[in-house]
Amino acid sequence: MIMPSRAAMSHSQPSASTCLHCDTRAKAFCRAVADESIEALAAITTTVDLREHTALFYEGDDARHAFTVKSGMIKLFKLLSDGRRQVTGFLLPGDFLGLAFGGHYVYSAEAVVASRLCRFERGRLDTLMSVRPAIEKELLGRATHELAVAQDQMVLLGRKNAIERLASFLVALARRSGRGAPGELRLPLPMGRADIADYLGLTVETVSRSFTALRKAGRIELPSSGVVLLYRLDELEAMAAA
Amino acid sequence: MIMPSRAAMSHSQPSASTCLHCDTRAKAFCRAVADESIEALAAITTTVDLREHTALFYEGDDARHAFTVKSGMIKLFKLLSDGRRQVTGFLLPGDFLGLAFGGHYVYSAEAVVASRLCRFERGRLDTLMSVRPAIEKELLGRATHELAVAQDQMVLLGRKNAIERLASFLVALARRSGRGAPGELRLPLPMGRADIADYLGLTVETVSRSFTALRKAGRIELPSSGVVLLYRLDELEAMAAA
DNA sequence: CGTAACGTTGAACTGTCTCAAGATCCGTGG
DNA sequence: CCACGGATCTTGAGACAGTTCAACGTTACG
Repeated sequence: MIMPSRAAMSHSQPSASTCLHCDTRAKAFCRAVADESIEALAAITTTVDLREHTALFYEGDDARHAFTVKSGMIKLFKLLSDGRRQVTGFLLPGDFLGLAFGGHYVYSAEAVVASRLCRFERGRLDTLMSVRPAIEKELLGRATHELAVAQDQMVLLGRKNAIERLASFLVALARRSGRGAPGELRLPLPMGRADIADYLGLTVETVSRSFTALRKAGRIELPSSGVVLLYRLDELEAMAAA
Repeated sequence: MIMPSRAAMSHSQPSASTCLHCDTRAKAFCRAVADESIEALAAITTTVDLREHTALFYEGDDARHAFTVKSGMIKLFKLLSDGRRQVTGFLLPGDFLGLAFGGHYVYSAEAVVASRLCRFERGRLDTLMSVRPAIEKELLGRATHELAVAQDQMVLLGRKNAIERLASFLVALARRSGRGAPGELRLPLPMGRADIADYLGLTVETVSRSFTALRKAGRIELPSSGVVLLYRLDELEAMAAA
């Protein structure tokens, strides 16, 4: 395994109006802050750029910051001491990360593709939250939603077979990517088979075989690496064993 | 499967000082409310008693209430359409439940043993939270902790073998039950094998075989139903593949 | 004391993993 | 632009952990 470097990361201070015209604000927790007070948020925001396959932080690191994904894709994962890995989530623009317990991150975070994030120092964010409880309410709502998603993933990992897992994964991705098209659907699939396998609790070989099975069943096409076409989302949903 | 009855539930209004002298307050979110204002919480609190194996609510029900466990044990679970079941958690006194999305509960909740809970109407709790942001902060902290626990469970379900799963489960129970005794540890284990199996993503047979394996390895004893003795918690932790 | 639910054990089966070999993709340098 | 080499993905064959099916033991309760 290639250990990603933390150095492949660049920081920068934002311009004064960073948050006001940010195009992911509507999707991020930042929407809890009104235009009038958005400067207070911008004041504690730094931008972080991550190259593909580089780490944002590792499980156990001091949790000094929290983040919002602005562009790209971030994967979260945990490792067992012998190297077994579980990917616990793929984050898209608007998603919040930085879950900590006892001052330490409880998972590692790595860029799947080149990504840009907003970074907030925890102490300052806590201070801002005390002044603006709407932020706290927003974060509670997001944590609640994440908890519901986590429970769906437990069902997947505990009770679904390989094809159901892959179908569930593709359907969930399609939903999050926001297209509501009923017919064909072109989805970016930037993560490798190993990441998908570690997310679904399978091996790369089983993931590959399941892709082939879905392809032979006429539900998907893999025209080129990094892309998947979905046909009949309703049929895929049925295969996901909701 | 026996469908538990919702009727086996009794409600009662609290006396004025319900919350002030409640012995689980220190462990529950209620600790975020100071003595001076605890009456406001007591005013919106109702007590619910549940008999063994009866349901508190089902996934999909209108989420009109949230709850705190006062005594007993509650299990949370989700069902697939064909009956496969995943238990997503066992709740002990002090734990909060009532996770909802879009106005509906996202899981079912049933009493493992006779239990008592505090019930809060959601609208009133939301109102109280607006007045007392400390409650919101407390709930955010709890949700965050639950999220960390959920991720550990994903690692368990996605990457651990049967014995590691059972060892992890027993160690986590021991930690939550609070005894820090290093030697022998007597744990109540009130849930049946089927519940444990559905929590660990296994079958009852595999759970039973894993109990036997741990017993033969000298790490546990099963003196009577509903109880487990743990020997060498450190050894069990090693077997849990943290 | 009888009976039904629950738990354990055994034996055969199967879905997924492991190990191994090709095929394909992609960046690099000639 | 093409040839090379490494990484990634796919496919195959055999192994194995956990499931399924079945029998037996144990516990709890009317």
